[in-house]
Amino acid sequence: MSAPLHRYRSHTCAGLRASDVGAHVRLSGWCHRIRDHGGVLFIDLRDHYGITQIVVDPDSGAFRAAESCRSEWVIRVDGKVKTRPAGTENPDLPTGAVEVYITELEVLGPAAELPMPVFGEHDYPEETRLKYRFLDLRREKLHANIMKRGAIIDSIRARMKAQGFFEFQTPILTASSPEGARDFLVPSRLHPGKFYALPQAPQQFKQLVMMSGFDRYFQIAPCFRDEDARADRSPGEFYQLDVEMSFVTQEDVFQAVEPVLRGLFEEFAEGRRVTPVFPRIPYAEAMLKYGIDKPDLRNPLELADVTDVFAREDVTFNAFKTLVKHGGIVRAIPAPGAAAQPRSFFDKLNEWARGEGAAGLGYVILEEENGALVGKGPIAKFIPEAALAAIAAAAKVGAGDAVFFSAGDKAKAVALAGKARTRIGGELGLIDADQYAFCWITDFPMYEWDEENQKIDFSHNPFSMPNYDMEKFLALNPADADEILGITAWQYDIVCNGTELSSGAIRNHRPEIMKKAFGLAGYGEDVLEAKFGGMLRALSLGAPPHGGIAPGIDRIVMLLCGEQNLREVVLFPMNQRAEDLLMGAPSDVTAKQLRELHIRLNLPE
RNA sequence: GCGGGCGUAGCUCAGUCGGUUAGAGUGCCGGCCUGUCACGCCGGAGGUCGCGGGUUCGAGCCCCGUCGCCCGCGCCA
Repeated sequence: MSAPLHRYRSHTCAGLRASDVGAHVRLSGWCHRIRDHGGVLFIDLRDHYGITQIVVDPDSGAFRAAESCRSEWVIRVDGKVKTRPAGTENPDLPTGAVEVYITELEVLGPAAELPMPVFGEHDYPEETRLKYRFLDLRREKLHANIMKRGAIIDSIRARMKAQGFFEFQTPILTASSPEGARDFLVPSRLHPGKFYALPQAPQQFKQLVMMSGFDRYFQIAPCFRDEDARADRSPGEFYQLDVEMSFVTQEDVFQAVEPVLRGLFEEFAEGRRVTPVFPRIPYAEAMLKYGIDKPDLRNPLELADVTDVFAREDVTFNAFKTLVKHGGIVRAIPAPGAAAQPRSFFDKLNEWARGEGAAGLGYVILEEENGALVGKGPIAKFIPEAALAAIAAAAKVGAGDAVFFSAGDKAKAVALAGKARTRIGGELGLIDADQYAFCWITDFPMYEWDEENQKIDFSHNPFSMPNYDMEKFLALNPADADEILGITAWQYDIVCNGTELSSGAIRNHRPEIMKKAFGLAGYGEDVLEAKFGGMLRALSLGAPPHGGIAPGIDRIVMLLCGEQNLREVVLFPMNQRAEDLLMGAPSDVTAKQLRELHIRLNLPE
């Protein structure tokens, strides 16, 4: 006689094979699907690992119990493994060669009528899915995504450690910081009227780790930002692979991080191609060629500036000429092969551009007539042959192609051109979905013009080191606005398939340069001292040159799972309005709790 | 805060030009069925058409307002 069975199971629901035939086994799991034929009844029993078919017939003592089972009841069964009758094997199941004839059935956890079935692939409303997240998580795809997430994080940890990085934990309750996103605040009981903030990122802490003499830091770090959600931006909280290194140049950071991401993506890409060497594209070039600082390089189209062409004497298209005369620009978007497209193709794009707030999207269709390149379309008559040739050369198009134009003030025309590039590439089927196309975007501007406050401000991270001669930097006067706005920083992004995966920088580790950098953005030393006193002290007492980066874990998992929404790769996500429908957060608290925190509510009417 | 889409049975949806008792599939309940794996067949229950107001002889449908969810803009060093 064999040893007594475990209270709940001898095998998982994925464990049984033909070699187990004859064994007496015990399984526990959920009733995935029940098929009652009156005389014989089948239950697909499911657990985390898989599905096993349970069979019961009227001769079995378990028959009556099995008849009463319903979807998603949790049961334990005892029975004997048998080979399935010839012709009834299920090749779709790893356990499909066998089935378990049960003699006993115990209901461990009955289930009421389900608001959402677990069986099947159907889509259900977000609200239902979030409120009953535990049901959704039992379903195959979400369950697999979450497991994949875990495997990805394991792989990241292993890869980082293999590169000599150490994992650290930094505080969750910290100080509010003046710049950046809105903070989540936590009231202090011991200090009436004062607040902790949840970290938007462990930015200052990881720099302090470097100044504390540790050399290579990483952390799977929770980050908290009280900003509104997007499909690819969770409300409230998300995770970053936070990285920082000492005694490094930008090149060293690239050499450390690029292999980790490439290896990670190759491991989980399931056959899709991964960029072998990430191209490096300066910000200014990205804006010119792609109209955006996070280009999707799966799209082969490249924009071109044709402002000069429309300024020419022989070009008489006054709509554009007027814009150019007033400082506007014109960008060309090539549309290879589009001459063969029906009129509706061009009308639809024009319509779309109007929806984007533009006046429209001009275009010229290029054809060959008697060996010469001629333009067709509404505005072609304003563009003589020589000018057309200049446009064709710039946009790298020829007969059989078309070229679209985005015109207007620089920022808007560039942005529209970038969106049009994405749209046209998609419409023409030019985007190869079977790859992960990475690039580095480098040389971001250090400062930008703040229209709202009519002043110079940091365009990204105020802790980045300017890429500029330091003597000259220290000598800059805030009045040198043009010069200052032209300064780039040692600041870089990693972009994959048009998604910004991470942002990083070589840090400003020199207090006098830090003071100057803040001064140029209009912040006095008193502000710097008050808000970043700890940092400043550390910088003043022997700070190593250092830099790092912070790829977004959720977005990486999203890309690797092929999902369009972060909620598909997060265990317990919040909805668009930052509510947790399962746990009921945010919630009211008691008057006693508020009293202890010295807080009186002042609610909007 | 703003714009768009959606809201009809537990769930997914249909519902014509404003016209009789608001339908289908699925799930649920009951019956039948000994080889299914989306089992099949028969029957049944199940509805504040998101909510409020208006127009009309008559509103799921038209108008106004409002609420909720999603997507986007703003925001996101």
